[in-house]
Parts: sequence; structure tokens; C-alpha cells
Amino acid sequence: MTRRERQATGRTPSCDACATAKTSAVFQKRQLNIIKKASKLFIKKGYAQTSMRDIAKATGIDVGNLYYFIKSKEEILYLIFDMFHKPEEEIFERCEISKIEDPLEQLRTMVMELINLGGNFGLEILLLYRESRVLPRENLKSIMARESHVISQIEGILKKGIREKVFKIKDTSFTANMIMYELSLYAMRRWNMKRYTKEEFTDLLWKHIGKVVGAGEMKKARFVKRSAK
Amino acid sequence: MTRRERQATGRTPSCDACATAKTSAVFQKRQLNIIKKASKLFIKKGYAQTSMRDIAKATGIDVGNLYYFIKSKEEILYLIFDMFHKPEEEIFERCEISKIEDPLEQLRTMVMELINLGGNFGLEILLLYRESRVLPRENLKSIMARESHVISQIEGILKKGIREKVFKIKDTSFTANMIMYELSLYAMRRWNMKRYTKEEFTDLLWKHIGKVVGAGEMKKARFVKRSAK
Amino acid sequence: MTRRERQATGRTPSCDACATAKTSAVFQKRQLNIIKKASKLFIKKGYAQTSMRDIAKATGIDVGNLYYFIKSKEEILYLIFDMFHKPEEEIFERCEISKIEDPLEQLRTMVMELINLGGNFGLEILLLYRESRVLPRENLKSIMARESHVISQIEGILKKGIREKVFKIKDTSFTANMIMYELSLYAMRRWNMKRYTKEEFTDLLWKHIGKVVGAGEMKKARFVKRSAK
Amino acid sequence: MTRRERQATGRTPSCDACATAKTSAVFQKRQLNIIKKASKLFIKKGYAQTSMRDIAKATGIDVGNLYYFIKSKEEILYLIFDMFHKPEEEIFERCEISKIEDPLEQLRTMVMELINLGGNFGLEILLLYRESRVLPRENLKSIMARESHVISQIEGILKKGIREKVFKIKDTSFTANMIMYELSLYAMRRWNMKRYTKEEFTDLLWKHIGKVVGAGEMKKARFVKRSAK
DNA sequence: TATGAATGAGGATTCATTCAT
DNA sequence: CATGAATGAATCCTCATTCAT
Repeated sequence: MTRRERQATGRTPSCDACATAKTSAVFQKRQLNIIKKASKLFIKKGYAQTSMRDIAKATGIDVGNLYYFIKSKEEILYLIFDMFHKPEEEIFERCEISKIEDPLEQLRTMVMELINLGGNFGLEILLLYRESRVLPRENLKSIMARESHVISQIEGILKKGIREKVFKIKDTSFTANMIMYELSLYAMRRWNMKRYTKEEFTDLLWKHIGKVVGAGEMKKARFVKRSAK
Repeated sequence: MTRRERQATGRTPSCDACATAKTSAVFQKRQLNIIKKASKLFIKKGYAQTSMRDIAKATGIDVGNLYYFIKSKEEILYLIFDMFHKPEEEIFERCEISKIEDPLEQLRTMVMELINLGGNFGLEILLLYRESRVLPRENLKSIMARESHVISQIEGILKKGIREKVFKIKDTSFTANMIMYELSLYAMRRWNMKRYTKEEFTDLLWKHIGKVVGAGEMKKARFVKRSAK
Repeated sequence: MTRRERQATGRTPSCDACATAKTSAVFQKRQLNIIKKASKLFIKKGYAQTSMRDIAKATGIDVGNLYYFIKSKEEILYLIFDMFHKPEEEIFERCEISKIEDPLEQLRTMVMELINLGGNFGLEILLLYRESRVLPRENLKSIMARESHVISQIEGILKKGIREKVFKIKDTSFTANMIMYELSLYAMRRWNMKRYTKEEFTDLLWKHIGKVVGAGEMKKARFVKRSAK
Repeated sequence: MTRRERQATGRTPSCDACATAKTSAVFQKRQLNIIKKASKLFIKKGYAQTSMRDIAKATGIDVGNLYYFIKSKEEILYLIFDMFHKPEEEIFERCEISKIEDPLEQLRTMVMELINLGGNFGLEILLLYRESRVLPRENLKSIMARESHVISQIEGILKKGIREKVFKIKDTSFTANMIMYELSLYAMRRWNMKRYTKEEFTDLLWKHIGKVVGAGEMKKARFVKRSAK
């Protein structure tokens, strides 16, 4: 509460070095390293339970020097979100999903890309669900905006699928959100999911989503219709 | 109310100092109050961001006296989990679910009960996902065991449904976990879910689960088979 | 600069204890002790050069416990100002200065009271000149408002003296400020002033102010006038 | 500009590492720039609140490189004092004050010169009052010695004035100190003095000092004496 | 039971200074 | 001369917990 009040500084340059426009490759590499290591620690121990000393130890960067690369502990979290959620936005364009004809294939591409994003199999998303409240409202908004964008892209695919009679969905917004949420099942319930390999899980998940959008059902329906002629 | 009367209530006393005296109704009422108030604070602000002083203020119990009722901050979290997840275990028996014939109806009853458990529309589950790693391994295990028990009950229903050709599910364990996980959609994605009333959400969720277990599909299949005769 | 941003919290209750309305005599005594000891340290070493540990050592109060009595280091400074400048305001009323006929006597009473205020012979005023910039604007304003009030009371005396042809002053505001400023001579130039006893200094100062307001001059003028008749 | 050329400029090199190389004109220019910029920052924000990074930013000299020109932050403060108080010493000689006949005119010249010294209207003196205790005793002494020298020169003027029956002063040391102190009124009470232009203030100040040394009084007295004849 | 005061380790962050290039 | 990275001690402050009453 008190500590909260102190923050909320708005997102100006992230650190001393950034302020002086030092965005050299080596600097960025260092910063990236910090973000990645911190990300792992936050996932494992929790944000509040991870001290800057822990991060210093994990990165091998002196605790004081850490602040040469990042502005605050809070900013690390923000950068983690930034780093792992920015690519989300671009999936749609990067994978040229809009050029794919079949909505089911569109959705599959999207889902697979989302799953594989952080390279950490969705563990980073866990942070968003778990620790987002440490961020000041303003930063949170920008993260959420990005997320909403992805959701709306999923929704777009769903709607297209409905128009083309491939999907059968009652509330596209609800379903888009649910699909996004389901992607984190592995991360959030690791203790029960560990039994599956990544491939097994991905396979099950995609089958699951297939049901959710009513894909199988529609195919059969079409088949039935045709055979009924 | 003499010291004699305070006894035999079931819950093991939390503070070892005065094991005999702390099981009276009034003691438990106080403790329950602490747990509830703390629960709300933890949900709103996060465990680490909530101080014992916050809890003292919220309960009106002096910060020193708080320790008469609970052993530590950590224990409060444990007790919250205990409080809100113990009933989960008993749903199956309490609602006499095993006596219900139709697997779909069994599942519906289970799901509805789980959703309504804390009275807080699933917000307490959020704590489990978010803050569980604060607890020492041992405590965590006992919580997880309980959770697993519920999962296996759901799995039981699914299996029954499959046997009776009402459900069509590839991996019952996966699906049971997924269903359990989906129940928390509202809590975890409040920022997008707020647009739905509780009734709307519950309705959508149940429809969703219906698809997931392949209920609709099977009905149609049976219909098709029959009409094919 | 950064540390600055963090502060500026507005002056709400000063500490945990105050918040819960614990303003017991013993509590206040403790707080007063802190303020006094800190005041001495600030005067001797400077605000920035005095650490909370120093204050803890000086007061015998544990560094953590210190924060039970005060909200922040900054607040200590504010309270020092508050403590030593509040009485300033009340001199006029307390000493019933307005009831004194002779403006010169009015002024003398005022000056003597101001000098003796902190009991520390003006050393506290030194802090105002030296360290006031650590306070956030808002707090500074309230201190300054008080100071201005005193200045305007002095100015009132000066004006009265002018009307009664006892003083001869060109710009009352300037002179009032100057008099106020001169009161701190001892504190600000201790290294040269130490040679004087308090009495000697006070005597010299009053003689000095007498000249400044043109008191002697007017008397002689009146004498001259009369003798010229 | 070879290494040879950099030499023989008077100021002892501040950084012992490269004593021979650091006395070139360009070096001194840079150092002077640092001192001036730092002076401004110290005045505005306070010594402790100004970081070496602030100074680096203000001067455009890299924070590491700064230490090529100055030995430490503390030294900057010392050099500021040195820079602005050395000229004080020389006023007496430079303005050939001893050649002025009339003590009042002598004093006026001295006062005006002192006011205008830093070009900053006395703001640098404020630093002396405010931050001098940062310096180690030894440095402080040398600064104070210089100051005392000025005071004694003022005192000399006062004594001469007394001998010549132009001034009427009880304690010349006290008054010399007071006059010196009064010169900083503007700087120390800026918040109230801002209303005056530099000219207005200077005028008021000189009138004030006139009274303090009893100049007007003496003139009248002489006039009275004469007219009494 | 209740209270308020005490404790002290630990948190994030800053900063003067140094060093290798 | 310049640079940017490194260092680590020191700073203010918080907080769970305990203790005496």
C-alpha cells in the first residue's frame, strides 16, 4: 500500500543507460538476460518472494549494477510481459493467418503459435494471471490492450468459421476468451499435467479446442445432410 | 463459558501454546472471521502485499492478538485453502451425486456446486493458482491431494458417461483437469468477464462443458443411428 | 530527484500509532524525544548526513520501532519545524503584545520571545534556512504561511510605530523581514559569535534593531524639535 | 596542444594521478564549467540531493570523466567556496578601497562589490551557510579564515568611521558580522524577497546599513552641534 | 484475551567512486 | 581524454513476529 504509492511513475526511459540513448547490442543482451532469468525466478518463486539479490545471483550481475540495466524490480515484470506478449500481437500478421482459407486451420495455426511463444510452453502467461496486480494501473492497461487485441483476432477467426458453417459457437467473445484461457492449462496445473509430454498435451489441447468450436459436429452434420439427400 | 466447555470441536488448535483452551465456539468464530477477511484482502491485494496490520485493521483484532488465533500469516493462507477446498471434497457425498442416474446431470450438479462454493463465485480458487507457492511443500501436498480427489470424482463421472455412450472423451484425466480449470475462467479473467452476469456466465460455461464432453454430439449420433435404421 | 518523486504523499496521520488514535501521553513523550534528538543531530550534522540509525542510536529507540512513532525521516523534519515555529505564531497573543502601548516595547517583547523560543537560542531556525528544501512543496507552504504571519505581525508593530512617530522606516515589509533574519545571526555565524554570551549578544542585537527601526534617531529628533522651540 | 604546454597556471592539480598534465587552460576551463554548473545545482537542489550523475548531465561530461577534472564531489563544493570567496579577499585591494577617503563611501563600495560577486546576487553565499558542514574541518577552516579576513576589513572601515565620527557603533566586530550576514538576506529569504528587483533591494539594503552604522544619525548630530553653535 | 510497543532481519534502491578499454 | 560498466556499502523503510503488561 505504502510501497504502491511510491511507484506509479509513468513509463519513462527504463534506466540510466536508456536515458542516455545507450541501446547498444551488448546492453540489450544484458537486459534481455536479466529479464529471462528474472522471469524464471518469478515463475518458480513468485514475484514478491524473489528478491533483487536473487536476481543478481542468478544473472551474475552485481545488485547495484542491475539498476544500470533496469529501472526497478517492477519494471522487470513489465518488461517480461512486454517481451512475451508483444509477439502475441504479431502472430496474426507474421504467420499470415489471414491468408489461410480454412478457419479451422487458421485457428490451429494461431493456437500453436500462442502455445510455443515464450519457448517456455506458456509458463510466462502464468505470470500475467498471477502477478499482474503489482503493476500500476497504467502499465497494466497497455498489457491488457495487447491481450484484448489477440482475443479479438481469435474472435475474428471464430466468426469467419461461423459464417462458413465450419464452427458452431453461441457467444464468440466468451469462447475466444475461453480458448485463450485454456492455453494456460499446462502452466497453471503443472502438478497434474506433468505426466504429458509436450506433444501429447498439444494434441489433446487441439482436439479439445476442436470440440469447443464445434468443428467435428459441423462436419458430421454436413455429412449427414449430404447423405440425407 | 468456562474453560471446560471449550473443547471437542474437531479443528486442531492452531497455536500450540494453549491447546486445550482454543476450541471454543467463540474462538472458532473469531478465527473464521480472520480467515474470511484475510481471504478478501489476499484476493484483492495479493498475499505478499497484504500485511498483518491490514488484516488487523480489517478484522478489528489487534495485531498482537491476531497471533492468539492464528499461528502465522502463512497459516492463514493454509486455512483459507482448507476452508474453501474441504467442501469440494464433500460435494460428491453431500449432493448425493452418485445417486443421480444421468451422467450429464451428475456432471451438471457437480459443476454448479463447485462454482457456487465459496459464495464468492470462484474467486477463492484464484488464490490457489496465484499464491499456493507460498506454502511449504508439505501443506501444498495436502491441498493438492484434496484437489486431486475432486478431479478423480469428475473423472469418474466422465468414465461413467463414456460407458453409457453419453460422453465422448479421448483422455478423461485431461478433460477432468480441463473442466476443473475452466471453472475459474471468470475469476481469472475478470477484466473481460465482468460483462456477463453470473447467470449468463454460468449458462455459457455449462453449454461449453457440454460440448467438451461431447454430449450434444453423442445425442445426435444416437439420433442419426436410430434414424438410419 | 527520484527519491523526491516517491514522497509527496500529503500529510496524513503521521504514523501507525497516530492512525489508530493512540495519542497517549507516553506516546507523545516518545515522539517529542525523537524530534528533539533528531533536531540536534540535524543541526550538528545536517539532515542528509544524519541517518535514521544515528537517530535510533541517539534516542535509544530501535531503528524499526522509530517508525512506530514517526512516519518518515522527512516527517521528523516537518515536525521539528512544526514544533518550533508553531509557538512563533502565538507569541503575539500569548504575550498580549497588542496590549502594550509603546511600539518599541512591543517590538522588544516580540524579539526577545522569538530569540528564546526553541530554548536553543535560535539554532532551530537555522534548520529552516538550511534544510527546508527537503520538504515537499505542500508542507513547506504551511510552514511558510506561519512564518509570514509572524512577519506581518512585526510589520504591524512597525507601522504602528511609524504612525506614532516612534519609528522611521522606509519599507516596513523589507525591515520586518530583515529583523526576522537578523535574529538568526547567532545561529548562522556561530563560529564568530561564540565569543559573546547569550546576554551580551541579546543586548547587542536589540541595540542593533533599535537603530534599524530608527528609534534612537526619532527620540533625538523629537528632543531637538522640542529644544528648538 | 602538446603535453608540454599544459603547465604553470597556478592552481594545484586536483587529481594527484597526473599532476603534471592537468594545468592547461582547457583543463581549467572544463573544471570551471563543472564548478559553475555544480554550484547552480547545489543551490537549487541542495548538495546531498545533487548526484554526480546530475552534474555529469548538466555539464555534458561523462560521469567517469568527471573524475579526471575533480577529485571528489566534496572537492567540488570546496572549489565552489574557493572560487566565490577568494575574490572577496581581494575586493579591498582590487577596488583600492583603502584609497577612498570617506568611510561611508568605503563601506558602500565594499558592500556593493560583495553583493555582486558571484554574479548570482549572493546565492553562492547561501551554500556556505547551508552546506559548509559537509566539508572536513580542515577545509572549512581555510574557508572561514578567508571570511574572517573580509570581516576584519569591514571592521577596519567601521573603526575608521568611528574615529572620524562618521559612524556610531558599539561593537565593531558584532556589526561587521551583522553587515556581512545581512548581505545574504535576499538569498536566504528569496521566497519573500522576490518581490523586489535587484535595484530596489540593493537600495533598501544600503539604506538599512546606513542606519546600522549610525551614519544618518551622526550627520544630524553634527548638524545639530553645528547649528547649536 | 487484549494491547501497544519492541525487534531486527531483510527489502528495494541509490550513489560516489573506480576500472578497463 | 572519454566511455560505460561495475562495485558494494549505505540509505530509508517494512513487516512478521514476540513480549511484557
